[in-house]
Amino acid sequence: MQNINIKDLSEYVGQQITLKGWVYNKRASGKIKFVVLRDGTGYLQCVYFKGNVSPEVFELADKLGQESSIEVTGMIKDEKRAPGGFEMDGTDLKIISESHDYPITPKDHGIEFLMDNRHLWLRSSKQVAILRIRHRIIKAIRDFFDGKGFILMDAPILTPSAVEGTSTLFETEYFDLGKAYLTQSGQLYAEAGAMALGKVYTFGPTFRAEKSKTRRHLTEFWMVEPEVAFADLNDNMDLAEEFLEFIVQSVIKDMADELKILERNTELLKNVKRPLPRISYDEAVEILKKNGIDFQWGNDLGGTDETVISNQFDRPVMVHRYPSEVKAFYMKRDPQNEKLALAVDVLAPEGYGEIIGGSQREDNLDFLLERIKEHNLPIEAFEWYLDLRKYGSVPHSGFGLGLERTVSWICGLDHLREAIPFPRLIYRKTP
RNA sequence: UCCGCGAUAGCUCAAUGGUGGAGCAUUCGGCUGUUAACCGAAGGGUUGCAGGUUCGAGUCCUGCUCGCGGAGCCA
Repeated sequence: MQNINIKDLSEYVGQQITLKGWVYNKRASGKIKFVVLRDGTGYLQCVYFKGNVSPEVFELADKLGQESSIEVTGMIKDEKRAPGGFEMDGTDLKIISESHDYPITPKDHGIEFLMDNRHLWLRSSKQVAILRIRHRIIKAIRDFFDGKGFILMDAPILTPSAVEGTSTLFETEYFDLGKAYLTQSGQLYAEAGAMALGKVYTFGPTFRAEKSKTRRHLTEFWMVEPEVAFADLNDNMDLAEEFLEFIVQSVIKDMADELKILERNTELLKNVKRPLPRISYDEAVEILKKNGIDFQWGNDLGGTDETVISNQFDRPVMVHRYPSEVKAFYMKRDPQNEKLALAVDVLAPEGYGEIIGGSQREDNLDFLLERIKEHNLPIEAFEWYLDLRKYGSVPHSGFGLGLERTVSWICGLDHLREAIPFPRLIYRKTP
């Protein structure tokens, strides 16, 4: 039998139907009982009048603990007072499995308790809304690239060495071959893919063992990384802004109910349309100085710096051409100014920080060799990567978008830990 | 790693160095329209761990553990 979902109830008004789900909440008032059912797609209040149902069913409605799994039968009717617009006039009720003393009650809870019970917290309305939006964002990402002829190419998660040589990575023993590391980026592999297929993207988990302890960091997070052959920095920025517009507008169009549950101000999201402002690092430094920040040219932008800059704009802002010293070895230098890298970061509004980091890649073999030496990276580990410049090198560009930061921004969350089902944080690896 | 804050009932929090309480949850009773329902009653405690000061420590001191907020690092 086909199960009916609460989100499709408009098709069943006036009909007697059966729904399956869990008890979200329950209220009783003598001869009338209210059971709120949730099924992952929505919420429905089922009303049981004493005269309308058997004494057994009426008794049963009283015994239901929060999160008991149940099957309800009754007539669906329009009800203006109900949040979803519908209500069920209950005639029958079956318990599938009982639940008693469910830990997460409808009252306030602390974050430690909620994180310890993350496997149950996921059932709460806001968490369900976030997970549904996360799914929609992932779908938008795949639709966008697939629609443009990109090929999804998975990069390895176990890697022989650090990609950028800077971050601290998780390390593990790899049989008799020494150490292996959990990847911090699929990018170098995506570059090999771009030389094979033209346009590719990788989409998978990445890992950082940095002891970062802020609301903007996870040790395990998901990143999507497009890489395009025969594309320069401007092409890269064109792609990034079209990409962001597509994601945000898709979510606004399809996830209005979820955004409402999260009390997200969608006016700010509606602004996310092309063209996005593009400023150089030099211009960004000017903005900082105008706002009274003592900023030294050559430094990377810190969290508060990013917020000050993004506050100048009503939509995400692209900051390009950073000092090459603060950027990765593989980024191409600006032919106009050797001190600059052809890099671009996209800063999200409202203080959500960097959601995209990308660049045009160094395609010249000799220059790349120099960079590897300057960064004291082990040349052996990059032999295969250098081959990409040896055999038919072409200008190419790409970027990485942090999924959880994007989810966090679009949902208006105050911490990244709610943007992923089971977050991995410096002091937490359970549940 | 650094700076700051915290740990008391299942949960969220009170308690001047002097008999550890409330709300919610749970159980029982009441109520025919509740929206975190409401009203009444009951049960529920090794005050994070280990020391110390004191006639007396949830409260003061030291160390540890766990967590939270922020910085740095980064997406």
